Amino acid sequence: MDKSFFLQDAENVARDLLGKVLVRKVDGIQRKARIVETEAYYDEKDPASRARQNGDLRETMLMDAGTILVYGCHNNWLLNFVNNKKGKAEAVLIRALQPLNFEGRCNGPGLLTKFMLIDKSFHKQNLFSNKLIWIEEADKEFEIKKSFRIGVRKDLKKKLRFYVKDNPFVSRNR
DNA sequence: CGCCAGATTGACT
DNA sequence: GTCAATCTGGCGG
Repeated sequence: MDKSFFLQDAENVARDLLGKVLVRKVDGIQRKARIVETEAYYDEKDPASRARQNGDLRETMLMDAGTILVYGCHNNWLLNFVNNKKGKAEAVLIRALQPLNFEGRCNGPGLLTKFMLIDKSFHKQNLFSNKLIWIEEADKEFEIKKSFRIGVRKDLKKKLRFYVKDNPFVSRNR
């Protein structure tokens, strides 16, 4: 993974992140999981985005592409990656993972951080040259579906949720 | 400092 | 399907 990947629009990053493998090293052992569901979040124009507020989250969304953003919501840590060029507050939320070499339900944004042991300590860290968490390329032999985002009170008119078609590890839709 | 919304989850009628 | 537990971050609702 190089930084240029994250220097594009959130929608493209969210879509292209599908199928890639998230690796988290815990006690010297790598936990690998395939990204199967993501959502794109934009700047102040996006009613559901934390970039609307003038706080640490907006500041973080303005940091370098590839910066890890972790924020707490209802007692859960949610994992995001900052993307696009400086001056644009955008991020992609990781909503579901398919565990490849371990057991654990990762079919939800709060669940995957629990089983991948990701917490606020990763906030503002960089995804590159990181010894504890990184992303690896993988085959992309699947069909991509999109829908409106899940759980947001006010969504945009555009479909910004992307997921792997017919994958059982995608989060449950309510 | 207190209040409240929220990109959630799990339990329950 | 409904509902409440639980906590972080932003704001003075």
